Amino acid sequence: MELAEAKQKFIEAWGKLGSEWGINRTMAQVHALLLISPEALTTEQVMEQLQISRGNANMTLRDLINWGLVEKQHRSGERKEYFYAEKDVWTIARQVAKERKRRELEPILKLLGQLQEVQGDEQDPEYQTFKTSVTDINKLASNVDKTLETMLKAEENWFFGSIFKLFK
Amino acid sequence: MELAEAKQKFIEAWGKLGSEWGINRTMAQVHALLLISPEALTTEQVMEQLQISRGNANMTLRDLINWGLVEKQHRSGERKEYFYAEKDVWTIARQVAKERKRRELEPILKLLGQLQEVQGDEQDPEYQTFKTSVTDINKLASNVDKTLETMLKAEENWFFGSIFKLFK
DNA sequence: TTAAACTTTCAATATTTATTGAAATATACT
DNA sequence: AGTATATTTCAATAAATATTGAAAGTTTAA
Repeated sequence: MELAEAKQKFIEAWGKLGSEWGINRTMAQVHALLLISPEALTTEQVMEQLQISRGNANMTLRDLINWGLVEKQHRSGERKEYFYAEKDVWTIARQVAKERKRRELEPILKLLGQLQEVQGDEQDPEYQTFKTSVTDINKLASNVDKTLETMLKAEENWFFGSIFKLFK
Repeated sequence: MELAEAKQKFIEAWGKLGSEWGINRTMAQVHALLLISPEALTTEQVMEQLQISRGNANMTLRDLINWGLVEKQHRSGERKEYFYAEKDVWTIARQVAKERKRRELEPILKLLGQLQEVQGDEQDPEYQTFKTSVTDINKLASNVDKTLETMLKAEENWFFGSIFKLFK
């Protein structure tokens, strides 16, 4: 397979995967494009390569920066802004995990905690089943949360840090 | 908080969470409803409780069955079909992991393998970066795949099976 | 201070995805 | 074999989501 074709397929697949996991397809594609670019790209280059509008490119790049996956670069003597993607996949994975934990896991944990305090008749099967389900989900979610927390702190920890490097 | 209100909030939150992870909101809501129902429900009951159409209820219930999260029950002397959701959260998590692995992870692994064989000039930075990124992602994805594989086989294994019970 | 270069915003529009509902099909009982 | 009951299908429609593009805003330098 030629490089140009391979790039195209990679960008498409990354976009599809993103959309299956609730991430805007274009955002995933822009990320893919930057990931396989040795140098930082300008908004113009992103627009041209993915055939998207200026507004879309601008918003998508900002989102990627908010996700901590892309950084702005400025070059002396130039007005244009350049965008560069973090290339280390483990760092990317950690970053995504961190954001999704914050945006989604933590709010649901908070709600589950509240729902566990529901009042009702202990003899009522409706009440029993509700409470059991909520409690069980809460336990699982708390475990996931704790595990992620450990993972995210791993980099600061010499022992786990060295273990995770084996995955790279 | 009253049971009725708590149920409502749980169903809404589950739907929202689902949609953030690429799962049809209604499907997640129907799943939530069945999860907190002690008894199996009919299509009619699902339609009424969530205010959705018959067609939608039917398709969504079929999807949930295909995901292995819900089973049809039939009761002797009755024509209607009843739907019951698996209640064990660990089994649910395993089932979701299994399906997403099969539907999404495996296809992308296959593609990544192909993309790694891209032809090009070893001196070309474009080529180098592409190849490095694809190889790294492939490694991470393979590790995730192997880890999931182990997790999914755990139930068949007395030792891990008993460990996982600790999470409940 | 003016103007060119570049970035951001957001209402309008397009695209994608989900839902409806009625007709077609299937099932079981008399 | 007829009929009432239940389920499935899917074209039409609605709703949600993403994208455009042009105007407004910002920055830099002469």
